[in-house]
Amino acid sequence: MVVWERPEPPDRPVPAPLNRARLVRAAIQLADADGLDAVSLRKVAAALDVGPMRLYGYIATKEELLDLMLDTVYAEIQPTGDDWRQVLRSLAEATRQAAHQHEWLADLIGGRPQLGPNTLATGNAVLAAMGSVDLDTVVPAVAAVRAYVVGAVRREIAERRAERASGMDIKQFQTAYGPYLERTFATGRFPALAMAVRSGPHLSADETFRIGLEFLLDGIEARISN
Amino acid sequence: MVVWERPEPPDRPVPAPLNRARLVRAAIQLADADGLDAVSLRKVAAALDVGPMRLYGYIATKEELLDLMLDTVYAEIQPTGDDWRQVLRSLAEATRQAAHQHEWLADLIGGRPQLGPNTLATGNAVLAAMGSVDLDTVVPAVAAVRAYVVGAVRREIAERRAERASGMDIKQFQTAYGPYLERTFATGRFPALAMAVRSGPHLSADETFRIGLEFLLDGIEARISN
DNA sequence: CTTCAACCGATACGGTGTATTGATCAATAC
DNA sequence: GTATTGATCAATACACCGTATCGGTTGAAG
Repeated sequence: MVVWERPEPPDRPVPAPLNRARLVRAAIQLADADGLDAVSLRKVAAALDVGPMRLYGYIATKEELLDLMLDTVYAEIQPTGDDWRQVLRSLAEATRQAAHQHEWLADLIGGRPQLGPNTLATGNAVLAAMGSVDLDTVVPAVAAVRAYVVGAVRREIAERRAERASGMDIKQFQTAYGPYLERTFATGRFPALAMAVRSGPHLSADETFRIGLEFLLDGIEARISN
Repeated sequence: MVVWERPEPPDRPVPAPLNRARLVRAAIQLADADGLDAVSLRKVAAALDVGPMRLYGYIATKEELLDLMLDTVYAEIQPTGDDWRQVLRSLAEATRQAAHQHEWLADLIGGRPQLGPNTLATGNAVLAAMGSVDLDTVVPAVAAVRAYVVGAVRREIAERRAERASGMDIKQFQTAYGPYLERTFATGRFPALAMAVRSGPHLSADETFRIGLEFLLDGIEARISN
């Protein structure tokens, strides 16, 4: 049947015009809420009230969207400090903090070359703030700190997820995996490991991260001083 | 139509009975050949000449298969050495070498808690070989080296893939991304970065990895000596 | 007014992980 | 010896994915 008079559509608020930024923001919101697996082009499109294919006007591929998400988060990472050591430390801490706010960052970070503007800006700021230290030391030092941060953040987030997955009320990793690990250690196959777990230090995530970072910074400092 | 006489099947060689090890080996072969994305339960099953659902008799979920793959590779990582420094260094180098043989390792490593027998055995061997250094130092030191290795390996493999993707004949990263980076640097927005790329050291992957590792080991040594 | 081009939404395709169903076959109960 | 149950395993089915393709709509150009 033909509708002769189409009622004027209730002037729903004109949606802000779609663009890359809005697209990426929607994807980040989804990832923050439900993890990276929840970021499908269909869901992002639905969140924007748009057909899935519309997105291909702004990105060529899903991987590009992931790159854009990563670079967007990098805008939050702004190292500060007066000497090179403070700068590298703040780079590490800021990256870690970003990963706390966006856990999915742990899945992406370090996994592909990052050449987005914000990432480059961060790298530029770090290098600019490193002062007069010679490049032969600065370049590998920055690379090393980045590598450390990537690995440390990944491990920390992985543990956090494991804790959460094994009952949200259980607080300690040891408690979460206790039964399995206790059984395994009871076999006596891993004496040194069992000893370390049982009588080693019980470090918080903060302490573990910072101690490792200071190790690395100490090593860099030794090179710089000579 | 009924087939009254079914010809004796040509005695094709009885396939070895399926088990977890064979399953995981098949998955690793697929991943080695075509990357982690090529590891689908259907393809693994096909490689084993079996229906996809058969696999669920040996694994509960695809994630479990990935964990098993990772732990299997960890069997190749056997640190050696006489003092703690050699041990940590060989742990790092062995992990890196494993990632060279199985590039997909870069995608998985550090991404989830590793509690498989081979991984635990590696950890145990490291701790056992660390000698008399006190646990308060040893535990974070091992954690820091692991974190560094995870990040360094990820970056290295990511770069390697980028090189390969941008024309297999092009050798250098700078050449591969040259045009884009040159254009970007020409804007003058990232002077410090541009300077570092242009007049900084051009380190090989080996050198970058080792220099960063020695930074870290130096820092640990300083703590141990005091 | 016609024609063409660009756009854009819907449909479609080949894949994924896995739940469910249905068939086959061995072991047990009568 | 037959019937029944229970376990095993392959096939089908489902919901979802990324994205290629296509068909209709619309705005611009002649």
